[in-house]
Amino acid sequence: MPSVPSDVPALRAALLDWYDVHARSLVWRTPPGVGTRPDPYRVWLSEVMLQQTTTPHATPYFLEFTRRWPTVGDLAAVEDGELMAAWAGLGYYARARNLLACARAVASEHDGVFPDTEEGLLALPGVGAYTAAAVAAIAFGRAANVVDGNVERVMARLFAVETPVPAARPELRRLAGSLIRDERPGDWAQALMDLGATVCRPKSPFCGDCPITRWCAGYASGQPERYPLKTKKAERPHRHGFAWVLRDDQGRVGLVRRPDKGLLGGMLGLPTSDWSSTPDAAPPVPAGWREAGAIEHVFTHFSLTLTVRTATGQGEFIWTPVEEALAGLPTVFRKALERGLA
DNA sequence: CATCCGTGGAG
DNA sequence: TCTCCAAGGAT
Repeated sequence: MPSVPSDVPALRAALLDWYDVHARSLVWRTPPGVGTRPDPYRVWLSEVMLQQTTTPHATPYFLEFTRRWPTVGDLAAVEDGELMAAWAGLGYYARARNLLACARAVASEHDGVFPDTEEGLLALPGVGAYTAAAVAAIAFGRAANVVDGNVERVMARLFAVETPVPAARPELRRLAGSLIRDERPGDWAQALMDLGATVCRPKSPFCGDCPITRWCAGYASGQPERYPLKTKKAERPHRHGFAWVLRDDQGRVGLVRRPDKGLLGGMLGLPTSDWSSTPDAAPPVPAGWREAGAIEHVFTHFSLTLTVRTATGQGEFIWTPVEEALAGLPTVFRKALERGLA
């Protein structure tokens, strides 16, 4: 069982000093050390967008969202379909539904003011342990234990944890908690995450640039990149199905609203067959359907071949201008629609 | 604790 | 081409 170094204050000072110089400049961030705290709305929005999402991918969405909806009250007033279309392409669409539910809860049940405690934040839709701690620390200066994938990796290396993830998660959380102090909680959390993102990277870490190697058991072992150990993950199955691109004579395409639960929940989509290896499937309406090729797409837990068929016709669909559809569809349907138009 | 839930970039 | 995986949450 790894033990915490006796001079935690020196370790903390070394990392915070490093952060003062090397903090990444991100659009939702305020500079380190400054007394002024960032707007909780912007912190929350950025944290939700960054869940399992890279900084470059989330950045343009954050800029667009804050431009269109500068306050949580503005966001709460948005219509569901408009919000889902704005989120299109960012993935994990349950986040968008929860984002709206959360904004509406804050607006109606908290007078438009975010709760300033972890407990209060945790009760909000789409806010889990990580996001609650991050908002509490960064926006409200609470000494919360902010543990994301970066922090887990840094702790696994710092303490040379031999237990593989996910089993090691409770221990990694405990180790991270042992380094928490009342001083600069938001900067501490972001310093750990910046270190993990830019220096203590998953592959080929830059230990030569790291401010805390003198305390790092992984560095001392000579193989820091070995941590965190991982259990092998199951392989991804392959599925295939059909997507139908039905157009009218006004440049519109027939779409459907997907159910809130499940894959791509709440998003607009093309009419499709089910995706369980159907040899063939009946189209949504009779028409002169033509083959338009196929597209490949990879989801988190399966890959998909979607055969595209096109026709002109009518029916009970959400008829949407093609340009609007291309902008508001999840990527798999955008690719299928582009195939159908080609 | 396991599974489900997207996407795109890096190596 | 292929594997990994990024500021996770809900069930």
